[in-house]
Amino acid sequence: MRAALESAERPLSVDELLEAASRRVKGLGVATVYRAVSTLLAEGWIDAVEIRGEATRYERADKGHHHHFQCEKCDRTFDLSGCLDNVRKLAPPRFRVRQHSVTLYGLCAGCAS
Amino acid sequence: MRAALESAERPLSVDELLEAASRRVKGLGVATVYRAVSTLLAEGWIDAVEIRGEATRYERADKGHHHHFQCEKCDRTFDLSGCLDNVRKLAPPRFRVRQHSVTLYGLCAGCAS
DNA sequence: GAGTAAATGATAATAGCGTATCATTAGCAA
DNA sequence: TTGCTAATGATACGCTATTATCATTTACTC
Repeated sequence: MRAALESAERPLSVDELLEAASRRVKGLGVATVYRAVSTLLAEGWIDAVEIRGEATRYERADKGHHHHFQCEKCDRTFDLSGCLDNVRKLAPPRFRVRQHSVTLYGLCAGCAS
Repeated sequence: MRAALESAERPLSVDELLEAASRRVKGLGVATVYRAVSTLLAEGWIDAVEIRGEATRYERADKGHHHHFQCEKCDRTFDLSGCLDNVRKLAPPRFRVRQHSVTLYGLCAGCAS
C-alpha cells in the first residue's frame, strides 16, 4: 500500500489505490484499502486531496505546498508545482484566510494530444 | 425563487434557497426548489458553485468571473472579486487548461470578530 | 362552476462514497 | 499440529444529495 502511494506520481483515489496495490497483492478488498488509508492519514504519512465532485484522492504528505490539475477526460488528478503568492489578497478586508485551494481543469498531456 | 437568488449577495445552497423562498411563499417543498434550480440552470440564469465537501450552491450567472470564500465557522459561501492573472501558468507544458477554481477558506468578517 | 392540464409537495427511491459487521484466514508462539 | 489473536475481505449498512413517483392542488379556459 505504501509502495503504491510512494511510486505513484499523482494522488490516488481509493479505487486507483486498490487497483495499484492489487497488482502486488492478490485478492485485496476495499475495506483493507480504507483501513490502510485511515491509518496513514492518522500517521500523517499521507494527505487527503479533495476535489469538487470527485472521490477523495490521497498522496504522500511530504510534498511541499502545491495544487492540483484535474483532467476532464481521463479523470485523473495531477500535481502542480508551486503556488501563487498573492492568493490571500483576493479576500475582502476583515476576512481571515486560513487556507486556500487552486485547481485547474482541462486536459492532461496524454489526453490533449 | 428568482427574487431570493436575485437579492442574495452570496451563493445559496438548496437548503438556504428553500428557507429564503419560504419566507415569501408558504409551504414550499424541496422538490420545487430542485425543479426551479434545474430550470434556471438550463436557462443559464444561474450557475452552480461547487466546493469540496459542500452542497452545491447557486448564484446569478451574470456576475463576471470570480471565485469564492468558504467560511469554516458559519458554513456560508461568499464571492470574491477578481482573479489571479497567472493561474494558468501553474500547469505543466502540454496540459490544456480549460477552467480553474480558486477557493479560500477561513473565517468571514462576521465570524472573525 | 366544470373540466383539463400543468405545477406542487410529501416522500420513496436512487447513487456515490465511506463505515461497521462478522465469519474466515493468516501469522505465530508453544 | 494446536491454540489464540489480529488482520482481511465480502458485504450489509448508513449518510447525504438528488431524482422519481404520484396523489393533490392550482391555474386557466370555456
